[in-house]
Amino acid sequence: MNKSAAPLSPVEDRTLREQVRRQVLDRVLDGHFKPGQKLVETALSSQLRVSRAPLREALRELVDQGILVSEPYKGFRVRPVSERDLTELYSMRTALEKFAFTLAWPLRTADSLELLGKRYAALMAVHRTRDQARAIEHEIAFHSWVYETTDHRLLMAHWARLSQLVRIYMSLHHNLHGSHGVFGKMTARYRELANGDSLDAMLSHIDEHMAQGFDSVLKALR
Amino acid sequence: MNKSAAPLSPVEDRTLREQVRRQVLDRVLDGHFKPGQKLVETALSSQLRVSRAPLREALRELVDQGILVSEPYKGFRVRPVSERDLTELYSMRTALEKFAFTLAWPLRTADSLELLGKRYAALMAVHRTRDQARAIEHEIAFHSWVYETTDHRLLMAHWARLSQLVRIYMSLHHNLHGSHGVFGKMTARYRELANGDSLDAMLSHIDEHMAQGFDSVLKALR
DNA sequence: GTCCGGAAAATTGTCGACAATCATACTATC
DNA sequence: GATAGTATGATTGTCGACAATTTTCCGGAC
Repeated sequence: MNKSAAPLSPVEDRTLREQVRRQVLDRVLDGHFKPGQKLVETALSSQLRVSRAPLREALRELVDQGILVSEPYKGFRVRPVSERDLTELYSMRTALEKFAFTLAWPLRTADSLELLGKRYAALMAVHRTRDQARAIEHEIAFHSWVYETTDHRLLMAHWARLSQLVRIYMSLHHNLHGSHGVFGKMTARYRELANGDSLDAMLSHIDEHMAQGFDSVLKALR
Repeated sequence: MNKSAAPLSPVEDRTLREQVRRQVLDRVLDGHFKPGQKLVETALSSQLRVSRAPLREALRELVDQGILVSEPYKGFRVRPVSERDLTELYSMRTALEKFAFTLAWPLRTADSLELLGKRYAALMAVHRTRDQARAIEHEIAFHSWVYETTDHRLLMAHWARLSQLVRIYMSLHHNLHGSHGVFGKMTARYRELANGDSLDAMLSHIDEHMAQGFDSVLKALR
């Protein structure tokens, strides 16, 4: 990720498989396909006007990304949610994000911190509009900043996986419980500390930050 | 993972796709398919006596597991290796394994530590036989112990991904450079500390342990 | 009423053929 | 000689049909 977000769009979705993958993923993330729900190939393929070959490849990609699960001769289902999975997700997030900050700490520049500021502003702006779907995207983008700053492709790949799950639980939270609560203070502090001098303070804030996020989603889940 | 490794074999490889996946993966891990090498679908499908549909699904799974890479209309290639990727792999390994030990520390039992001892013994035994392929498997199994001990499925899933890459680089190391060097002392210390009382000592040993492993592979790579 | 087969329907797994795209070799032009 | 354009072959992407397996439904025994 460079300063200019999209210098020359890489021409995505050249194949049906990629288009299908995107559409199914969106349906899962926005809660239209609910956790545990069965996805029947013939039904999907006729809805999408696509044969089963690219559809199956797309679904299999989503399986490996943790969005779906599959069993031989049983088909695909949206990954079910559970308290345990949520717990694991947030403990993993905490560990990875602390690691990311440790790496990113000496790599912060005025430019990159400005980018974080912009994402923070955008997040706050969209929060006020009550558009929860976009708010989730901005929340993810805000937290993605530190991973991008590390310039660590493998770490970013693992975060990409995790962030999909985060999206699922957040949209679940939104669909069940409505608003996101008063995250404003926490997020402001997160940004402050990211601009500051104390890595230790940042790391312990992440513990708090994640714990609060976890609590919020957990309550909605019950 | 329970104490008995295979109580009632889960009947794997029921589909052609899974068999194909396994075979291609083995060929990559043992170095028969080399990094960067193109995998032509028609050739593979005729060799394996399988149509392209299950073959492509299997290959796509391997893409999402980081073993292969693919581009639309360009096909599949074995993921190329690079110094940068190796660096990232070991920094990631270090972070994840330290996290795993932090979680696993209070969960260690006499039984589980005995299991670690057994894996250590097996690793040392196979090392003496000079059977490098098996040695790699035992090395992975030895390090998997801490992840299994955490009982953290998401963490285990991420380790499963990482460990595939570790396998690739280790087999590369083996094919290029022969033996694995004098890892004996380091591994013995690793096991000692895992049995001990100081988590901090364990964590800082992991830093050393990984640094040495990284150096060893890096030298072979050049 | 419940539980146990067993056919019928629905669904997933696999195949072979065709379409779209890319790679290569060759020619024409400057 | 270098470069652009073009035809040709090789390779990937997609489709529709068939085989293998699972799920559903129904009748019968107890």
